[in-house]
Amino acid sequence: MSAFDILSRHKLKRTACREGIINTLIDASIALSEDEIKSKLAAHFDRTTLYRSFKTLEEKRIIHKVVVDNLMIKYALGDALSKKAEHPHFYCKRCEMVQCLDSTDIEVPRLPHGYAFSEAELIIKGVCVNCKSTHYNE
Amino acid sequence: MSAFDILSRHKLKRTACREGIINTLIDASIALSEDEIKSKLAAHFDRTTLYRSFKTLEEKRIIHKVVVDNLMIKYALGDALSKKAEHPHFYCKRCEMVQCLDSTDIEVPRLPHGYAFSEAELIIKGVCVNCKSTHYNE
DNA sequence: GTTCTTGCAAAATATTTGCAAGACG
DNA sequence: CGTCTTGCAAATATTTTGCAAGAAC
Repeated sequence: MSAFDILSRHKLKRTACREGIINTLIDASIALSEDEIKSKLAAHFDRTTLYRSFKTLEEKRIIHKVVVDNLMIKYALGDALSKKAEHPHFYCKRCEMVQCLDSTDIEVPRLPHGYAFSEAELIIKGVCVNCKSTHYNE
Repeated sequence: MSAFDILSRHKLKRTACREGIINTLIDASIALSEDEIKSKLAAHFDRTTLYRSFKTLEEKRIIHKVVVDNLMIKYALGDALSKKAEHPHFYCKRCEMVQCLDSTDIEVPRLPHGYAFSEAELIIKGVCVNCKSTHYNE
């Protein structure tokens, strides 16, 4: 499904910024930060526009946000696009890569009595295979 | 163990701000935001001082930070103080309460081949027992 | 008395909002 | 053409840094 289809299906106007974001994320197999996305877009867009585009796309669940420690924000395609709604994310402490582990479920622990569950967010931190094979000493 | 003991054990100077933060968190059974902690402290402290105190206490693992969606930051006592190192957190979507689920473990999913695990963060969102019993319609 | 911490001011950074111009459909 | 989106400017908010005064040990 093309960015065009995705946008029209959600009754959003097809603008260069939105299309660019979606296409960039489709190409990438990992989650990307605002800067990473920005640098891959053909045209320059104001930061305000990017903020608003991310917000709109997130509300439609076309993308989803991954926050690592309040420091790093990355985006990936959302569950409006065949992605599993809830999945863990992996964060590599060496290269800062963020990846959706979307073939896995999140195990929800038992909650205190009377508590109701609605959603879960799980971030696994570690070292990805690329970084591991380079044998850094840290 | 008193705030005094905790600080001296970690070779930190015993200052009113640090003691106040630790005592506030010992009294509270839940995680508290900067504002919530500030309002419970006897004296007024500059925001810079609070930032620096949180940072220092976090580095010594006397407290730990819980970040909900990049929007809300709360603090709770850390694993230098008998708390389990890794535990899930519960976030109530009605009252915004954050609580450590420190009698529970985090189930780590299987990672892609060659990936190394180091830490995990799990936030469960839902409705706490207090809010649930008030039968809001949302 | 030496070292670490605080408060203030200021810089740096991040995010939100209003509004006129322009693009989309 | 009516509505939504963009870019710019400006208002807010957040976080960091330098430095002199003060507190801890």
